[in-house]
Amino acid sequence: MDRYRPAEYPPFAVTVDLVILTVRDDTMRVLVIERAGPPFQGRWALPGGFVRPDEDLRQAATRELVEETGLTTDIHLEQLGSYGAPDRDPRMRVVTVAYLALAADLPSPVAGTDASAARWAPTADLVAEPDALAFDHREILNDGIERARAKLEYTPLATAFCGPEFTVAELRRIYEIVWDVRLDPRNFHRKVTGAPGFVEPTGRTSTRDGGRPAQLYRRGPASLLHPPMLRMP
Amino acid sequence: MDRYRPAEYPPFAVTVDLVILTVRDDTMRVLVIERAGPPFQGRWALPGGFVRPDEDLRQAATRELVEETGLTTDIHLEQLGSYGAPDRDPRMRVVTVAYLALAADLPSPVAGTDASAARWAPTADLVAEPDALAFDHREILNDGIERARAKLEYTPLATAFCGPEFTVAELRRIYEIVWDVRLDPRNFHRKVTGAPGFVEPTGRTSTRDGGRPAQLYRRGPASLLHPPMLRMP
DNA sequence: CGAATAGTGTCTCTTAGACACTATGTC
DNA sequence: GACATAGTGTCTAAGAGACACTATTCG
Repeated sequence: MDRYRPAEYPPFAVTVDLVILTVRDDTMRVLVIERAGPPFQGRWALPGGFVRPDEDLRQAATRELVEETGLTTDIHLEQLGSYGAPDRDPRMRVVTVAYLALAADLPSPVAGTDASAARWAPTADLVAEPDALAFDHREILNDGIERARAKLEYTPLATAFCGPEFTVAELRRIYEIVWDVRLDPRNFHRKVTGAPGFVEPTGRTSTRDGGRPAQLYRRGPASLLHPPMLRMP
Repeated sequence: MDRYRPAEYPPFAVTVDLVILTVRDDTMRVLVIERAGPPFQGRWALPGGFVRPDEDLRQAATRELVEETGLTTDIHLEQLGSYGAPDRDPRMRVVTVAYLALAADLPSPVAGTDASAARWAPTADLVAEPDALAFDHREILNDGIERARAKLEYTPLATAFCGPEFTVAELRRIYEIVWDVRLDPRNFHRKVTGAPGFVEPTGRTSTRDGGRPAQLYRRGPASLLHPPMLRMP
């Protein structure tokens, strides 16, 4: 049997869905959009849409990301996985390619979201409530959260949740919120500044929190963390 | 804009492709099939095929895996990623969901491969020759190899390359071949037997190599390795 | 016996984690 | 001055890597 027989392949719809995570108000949050029509009318869903005929998958994800957040820079985007259960959309056969995006707390409250209601929902709320999200989006969200948690261990991706300049304490808060643990500020500081290429000092200082001003850092050139940060003791 | 408008979604074909890795003759190998017709006639390609209308993605991958190898047990299978460049298939728009399988050296020389020529090709050969594989399969293969290498570090997946019972030396050879490094047999032994849940002694011994008989082990219950094996010193 | 492979013990160096201490700002 | 946060030093325990040594088979 030929693997590709153009005349008789079963047609699918292909979409991209986005798990856009950020940390705001000491909470990990995800961008969700209220569904305007059935199915799952009124339920929250991950932003997404069809892949266009001339688009690569990543292009489609990037386009949706820009449409939903209005931002294009400093947003980490990676493929998360594909979901294609035959009944995941009651109307037709849809395979969705999920992407994971990590963003700094966005100043504008979700610009350009073509008329739909959108909000940064705490991930804990959506995960705790099995029917909070439409389709299989709870499963996708769970996978995205787990991916993000894992990647903080061995990559410098925590910086993707921060602005262009940040203090060590702000970076530590990211870890503490995403992992839901407490980290020793002193050991964390030693480790972050000691890991080659993780962060680079800018020379400037910040005094956001009332104590001694903290050095400001920007993300370094490393793409892997050696040694990794550990969440399990 | 409604995200799903059934009447006017762009139709895609969706396939699964398999990166089936094994270790045979001290070489990491991948199962490839010779393409019978155009495009890329005569070229090697990863095994794969269409997702059927009523099938989940993983089901489709499992079905293809059984069709190609004849085996169904003791084969690790995980989703690798999706590939959907608009021109990746010259005939039509195809999105493929790649799966990675890790198998022990199979005794039968690729059973049930519906008439196509199939072989276990050394991965090094295929990676070195940019045009050895059809479509974007070289990229998929590269991603699969990198995934396998990474997973050996922090999971007990190396055992997936072994039979149901194996010696510590055999397990070490897996690491050495997949990572292309030399490992100290004594430190490796201490580490493997010390990591909780990695391997369990069966009580039996083996004398395959002419020296002192080695203890036989089977894979343990752990799904994560703590502490991980390290390939970078 | 020697050759070959299996497995253990010991030493050193690095690092995680705990935590005392100093530094520099605001009130 | 008190207080808060930033940052450094020091100790201990655990693990990685190097490598000497013992154990058990085959020929």
